[in-house]
Amino acid sequence: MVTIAPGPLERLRAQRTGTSQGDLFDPGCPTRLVLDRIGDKWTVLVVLLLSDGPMRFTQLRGHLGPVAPKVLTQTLRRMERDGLVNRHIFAEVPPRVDYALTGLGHSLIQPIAAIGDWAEAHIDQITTAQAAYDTTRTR
Amino acid sequence: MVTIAPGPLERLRAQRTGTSQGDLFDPGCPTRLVLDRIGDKWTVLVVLLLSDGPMRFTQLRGHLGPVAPKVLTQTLRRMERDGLVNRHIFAEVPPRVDYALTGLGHSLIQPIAAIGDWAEAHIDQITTAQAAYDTTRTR
DNA sequence: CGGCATCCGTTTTGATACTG
DNA sequence: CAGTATCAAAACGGATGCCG
Repeated sequence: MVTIAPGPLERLRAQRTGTSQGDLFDPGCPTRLVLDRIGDKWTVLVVLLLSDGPMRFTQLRGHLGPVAPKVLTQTLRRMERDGLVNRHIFAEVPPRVDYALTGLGHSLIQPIAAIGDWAEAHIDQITTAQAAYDTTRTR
Repeated sequence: MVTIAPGPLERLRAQRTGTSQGDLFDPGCPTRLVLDRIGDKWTVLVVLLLSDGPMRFTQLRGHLGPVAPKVLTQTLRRMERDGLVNRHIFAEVPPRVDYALTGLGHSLIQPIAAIGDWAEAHIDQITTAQAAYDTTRTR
């Protein structure tokens, strides 16, 4: 994808037949940007964790495990900037901040699930292929 | 997702109610592995470029643009190892190597397209959100 | 509790030059 | 043409310590 403005594959095809590759490289390309988010280590997990309700910073850390606060903050800030989550600050004595998916954030669950389903369905083929490849390379 | 073996969200939910986070962190988790591939800079592009036919190394470079040969080779080797592409070597005078999607590679197009479609459909909301966020942060 | 600042190690990506 | 080898830069994730 990368680019894919008018339509996923059709657009790509159009680019390939053209002289250059369109925004295929434009780092600001929509799809590239989305891919970058999905590719990072925690965003997808956060989306799924928040999929059925808001959570506090510490709760997220608890479920994510070994993630440094700095990194989680970066992830959440980026997601907030992208409009995927909302940050609710409660003026309480022990500070409290809730993170919740926005409508946009919720809509991301579907495509993410598609990737998850694919992974789930084909992981065996992948590991088998890897094993086979490694065998031929080693000997 | 990460993990998501029995079913995307249901599985995640099960983990959250449990004591720990299951394979949520296991780097070898199927979904995590797939996400890593999709998250890298060129794999998705290669899948799409090969979606309607084999291509040679140089052709791919031409369409991808500013990618160092070393990097493209790494990408293609990894994809080959994962069983996403096949490498066909022709014993010709000017060396020729064709890369083609395997059945597994083709099946990846669908989920990737789902992400692409989502990006395409929501990019405006994202950029708008970013602009709004940046504005509030700057002033 | 939430999270910013700083420093650091690893991984990823790239530029360049050279070869079967 | 299709890489490989080497070197360098950068992005990313993480550890630690301090603060409102």
